[in-house]
Amino acid sequence: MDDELLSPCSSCFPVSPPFGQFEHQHHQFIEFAPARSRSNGFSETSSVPAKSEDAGDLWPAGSLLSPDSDLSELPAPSLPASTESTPRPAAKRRGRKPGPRPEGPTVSHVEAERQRRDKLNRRFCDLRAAVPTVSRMDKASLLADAAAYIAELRAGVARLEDESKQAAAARWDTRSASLGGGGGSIQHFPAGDETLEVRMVGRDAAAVRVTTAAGSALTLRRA
Amino acid sequence: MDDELLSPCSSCFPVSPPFGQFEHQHHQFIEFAPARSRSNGFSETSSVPAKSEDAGDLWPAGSLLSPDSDLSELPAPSLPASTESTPRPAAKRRGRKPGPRPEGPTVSHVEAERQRRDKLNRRFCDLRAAVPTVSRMDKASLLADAAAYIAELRAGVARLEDESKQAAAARWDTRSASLGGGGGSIQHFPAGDETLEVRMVGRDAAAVRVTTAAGSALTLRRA
DNA sequence: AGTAACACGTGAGAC
DNA sequence: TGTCTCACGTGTTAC
Repeated sequence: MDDELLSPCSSCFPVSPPFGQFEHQHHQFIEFAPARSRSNGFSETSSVPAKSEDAGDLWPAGSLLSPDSDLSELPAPSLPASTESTPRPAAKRRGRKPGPRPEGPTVSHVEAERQRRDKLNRRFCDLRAAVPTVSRMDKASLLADAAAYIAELRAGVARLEDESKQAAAARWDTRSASLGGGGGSIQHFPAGDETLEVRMVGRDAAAVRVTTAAGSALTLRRA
Repeated sequence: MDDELLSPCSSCFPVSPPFGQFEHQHHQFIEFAPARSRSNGFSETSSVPAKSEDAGDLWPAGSLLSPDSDLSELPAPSLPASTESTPRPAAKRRGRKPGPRPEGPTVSHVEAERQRRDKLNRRFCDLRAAVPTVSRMDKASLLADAAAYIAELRAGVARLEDESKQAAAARWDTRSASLGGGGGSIQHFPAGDETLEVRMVGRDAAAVRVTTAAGSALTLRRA
């Protein structure tokens, strides 16, 4: 349900249209055809502030996360060449063969390589959607920004969970004088392997901590 | 001071050795020479659990973060070809010229392209060092894992700073609007003219406030 | 003039 | 056997 196989990353990257039957006519149309216009052909990707001072070169990158993009893992949806009707009927090629291999796995190879390139470009697009701040639009800068963003996020997570742990445990730390002031106002209620600690905070508020062997829900009841 | 420009990502990626003067002898030595051995040529990158069930293909990826890797931004450190001593002394090429362009910007182009590839591979290596869990070793999987890891980190940051905000606002400041936030996490237990409010702070701590007309003792019991 | 970035096809290697 | 991934060189386009 969540991963439709249509519109994976439409108009996001070149993704090479089916590309009919001319085999090496030296790609002139198929180049600008996909999205090679190279001039700001994307709508809006995320919160990139459109830093257009130097970012003249950019790849389209328009859509959202493609659904895992693993649908291109299947061998070949439309592989036209398979030892059937040679693409060039003219020139029966009566002389020697064109090379060591007649034309077997060569024409399939370019298609596989094309699919591999498309998959990699989709992954680039996905990563670009995941990184909020991309300095420039080329792939190398995207990789660098992704690595920097990951480092920044990890630092943020470390800082946050550290200060969260400190803030959570600061009420029970005896030497932390900022909270309760005195250290003797904690009341312990040990019950078997569980303990219930209650500390008054202010006049009408109390902090309660229950510690148990296994994780158990904390339910309180007036008595 | 913190970023030396030597040893950027040594033995991390192919990075194509200087590559003397043969221009298109069809790369046979230069291929396995860098690191193309394709069989686990890296030491230890991070905490990858060596999932060797299918990951037979991997790129070296050995070192740590390269210091921004922008040292390869300079035009060309050792560009051997510049209209001086044609690379192939034999075959004086007395006939027609080899093409529309004699040999001007062609030999420089391959070097620029090589540097571009190396820079991109260094960025891949840096990103690979930043992502702790990489399922497989190919580039597409690395990009997917990086995007997934970024999403996971962002979710963790959101959760952490949310509960940090809750823990910080758990002093029951009535006028601070930031306390409510979601507003739904406070549980009220009205009992006549008294109310008991319980808010979870962290995982094993709760803040409790009881409001009553007259001062009454607060006794809690596990249920 | 000239650099930078991209997609393409192709040979090669590892499963 | 075929499939997959990669690096390479080349043509092209936009600054």
